[in-house]
Amino acid sequence: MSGRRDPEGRRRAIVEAACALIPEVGVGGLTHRLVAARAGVPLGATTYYFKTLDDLSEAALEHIARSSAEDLRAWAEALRGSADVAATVAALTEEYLADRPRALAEMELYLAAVHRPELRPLARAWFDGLVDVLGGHAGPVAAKAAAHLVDGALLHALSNERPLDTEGLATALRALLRPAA
Amino acid sequence: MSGRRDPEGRRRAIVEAACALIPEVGVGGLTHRLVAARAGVPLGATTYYFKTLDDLSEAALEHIARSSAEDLRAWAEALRGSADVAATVAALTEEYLADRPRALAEMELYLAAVHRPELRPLARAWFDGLVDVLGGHAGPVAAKAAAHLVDGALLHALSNERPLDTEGLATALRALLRPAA
DNA sequence: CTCGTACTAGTACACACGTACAACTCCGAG
DNA sequence: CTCGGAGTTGTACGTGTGTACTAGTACGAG
Repeated sequence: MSGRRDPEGRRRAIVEAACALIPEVGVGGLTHRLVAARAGVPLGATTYYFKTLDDLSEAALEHIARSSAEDLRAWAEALRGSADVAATVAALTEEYLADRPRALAEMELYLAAVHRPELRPLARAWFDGLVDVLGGHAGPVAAKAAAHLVDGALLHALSNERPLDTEGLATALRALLRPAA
Repeated sequence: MSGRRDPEGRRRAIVEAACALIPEVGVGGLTHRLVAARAGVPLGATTYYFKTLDDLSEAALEHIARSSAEDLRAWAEALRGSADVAATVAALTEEYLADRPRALAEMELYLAAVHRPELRPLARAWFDGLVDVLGGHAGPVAAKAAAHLVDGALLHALSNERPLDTEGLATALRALLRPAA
């Protein structure tokens, strides 16, 4: 696989450790030492690959945002062949929530973006992508509203550590996506 | 007003300083020294009134949650005499967002509750109250969905520092609250 | 008046932090 | 082979942290 020397692998290991840590301790709770320990590298390694702690957290959040946005490809495909768009979106949301840490990290990203404008594009990636996907099956206003609804449902499911009410979400999405207006 | 001694006033000043600080630095960024400086009291005062930093942040978050929940009384009243419930809720949401720091603090509360279960009742106060208020004008499923929608819209408005799309929100709420289904 | 208790205020301590850095090791270009 | 730069590692430094603690102050009960 890799000899003792493997800069790229090391960088990735550090980023992945940070990604795993963010849902546990929050973006603000991230620490060079914490990440280094989790990644199994000495302290010096994290400061070598990332000049500053903000750089490190940004790299991790970018990784997370990319991962979430990539999921949306599967959403688009599932919706293409779906008879009941609302039910499918609800089911996909439930699936998305199954990877709780990543969903949590996405929420952390939203809040981190409030005080770090450079993170806003990352924070918008998931939402904009979702609106895009939904836009194929509803008007722009309904798509945006549906995305808000999904994120609101996710937020509360995460915050209360409760399973998603998939049926209720589907019902609501059906109402939102109804062509009438 | 108050002589040099005023324990209750001091406690309140500390809590209010913490409330003002949370939207700025986040719950995790709160510090005894930061709060003390903002409140204009010596460091010893914050540790005297709150045995631990978590106690302090919890008191602040409780204050915020109470303040938000109290707003809902006005929501209920405004809705009682409203012909267009959806538009009224959208307008009230916009109003709520006008106090950006408090809305932000509420979101901080949501995320803080993830890792501090003792905060969950506080985090649920706003949401449950909102569902309650909306429940007077729609079925329970629609009310919950509408509350999710409102919170999702708030989250993104806060995260992107953008004004609320009040009209779009009203349209979506109208679709959600339609009695059909 | 007087005395104990609630409160005040400043300081101290041990610790974790971000970052800087110097010494060391490896490896590929010449 | 040699040598320079990239990668590695442990340590050091200054700062800020939560919390504990001591000494002092005001004030209401007796």
